[in-house]
Amino acid sequence: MGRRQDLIDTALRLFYEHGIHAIGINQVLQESGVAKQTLYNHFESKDSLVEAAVEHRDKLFFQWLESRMNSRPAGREALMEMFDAVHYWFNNRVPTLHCFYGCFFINTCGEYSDPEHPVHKRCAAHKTRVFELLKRHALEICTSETEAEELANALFLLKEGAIVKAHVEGDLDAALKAKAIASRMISPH
Amino acid sequence: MGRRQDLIDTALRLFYEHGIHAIGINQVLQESGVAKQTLYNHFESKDSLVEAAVEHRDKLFFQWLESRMNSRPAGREALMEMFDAVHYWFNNRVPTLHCFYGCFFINTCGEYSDPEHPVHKRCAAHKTRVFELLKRHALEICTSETEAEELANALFLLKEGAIVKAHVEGDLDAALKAKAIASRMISPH
DNA sequence: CCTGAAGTAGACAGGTCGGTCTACTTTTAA
DNA sequence: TTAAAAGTAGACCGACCTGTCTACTTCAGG
Repeated sequence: MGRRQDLIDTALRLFYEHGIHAIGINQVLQESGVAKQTLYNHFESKDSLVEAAVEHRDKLFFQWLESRMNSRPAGREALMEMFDAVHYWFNNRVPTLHCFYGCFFINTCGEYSDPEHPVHKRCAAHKTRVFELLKRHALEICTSETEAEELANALFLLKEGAIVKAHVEGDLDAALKAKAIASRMISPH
Repeated sequence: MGRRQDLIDTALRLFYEHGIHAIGINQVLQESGVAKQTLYNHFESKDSLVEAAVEHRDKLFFQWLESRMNSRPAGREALMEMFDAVHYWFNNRVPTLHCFYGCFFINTCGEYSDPEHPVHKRCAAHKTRVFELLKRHALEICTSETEAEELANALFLLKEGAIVKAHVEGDLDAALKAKAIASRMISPH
């Protein structure tokens, strides 16, 4: 699988569970079984390993979400599927995403608050990407671009809110409640 | 104002901007101008200073939000006022809350993911408190407890989502967009 | 077989971490 | 006035931090 990927996998797992500044390089090395010099052959600093971990999480998460949504008819059903997907995630039924500790990108922005920092920017880019995915499906059931944008935005906020509620308050049904609200918004009759 | 409060104020400011694990005790001491022994006379460890900072933020934030909502008639208007209030916050018009770096409680849970950790519990308690505030006002305009709970939950998710979007993506109008959605939900006709 | 790339193991450097300790000064209150 | 309480300054501890360096091993390709 390659040492580089071993490092990214281990770093991501530890960063996600404990936060980035709480995890030292030495711990990543020990748990991945990789030598220190090898790390610095692949990455020029801890920060660049962090960037790689964020990028990897982006890929993992987006591909997972997109494929779940694509398994349903485009539009309303795919959008509703998103809430079922994150419900699985909250309840640790998605091994790919590890145990649920909230959103890695939100958590990471809490540690890199400067919006100009490359790590923060990558997190923002992830969220924007997810938003565009929602918008694409919203366009299937809306009569105008503006309306689609507003719908996608509403669903996006509900989803983010559910992630926060699930993590901070431990509400494992947060996704289902958000889905019920979303459902009323899409077919309000 | 007392050394203890100086320490809490400085710690909170630094923790909020940079995250908790990124800030050392020595930096808090230097910026507050307090001696190290004084810190350890008032707090038994860094962790207990962290707890005090979270508690202080809870007090600051809740009192601010509650007083803004109470400045409007109970029920619908107070609930809408919440979104105006956080809009001010996002745009750095609330000096009490410092510059906007997202939600301190969400960020902190990203660093203390164990739900049994006292710091995580305090963050959860804050969110629950805010939810109860919303529910109190929702009861004014709902015909049943269940309906009020659902409305409060929907508004809560929109608010949390807006905080995340404002911080991660730098969307300074997130609160106004959330307000527009909320407005349609409360009077859907 | 040999060479060179990639990896390992671990010492090392300079700095910071949380936390303790001592010695001195300031403040407060009886 | 005086004695206790509270605060200051800073040395010190062992642990850990990121990052560099050296010396040794593994292994694939020509």
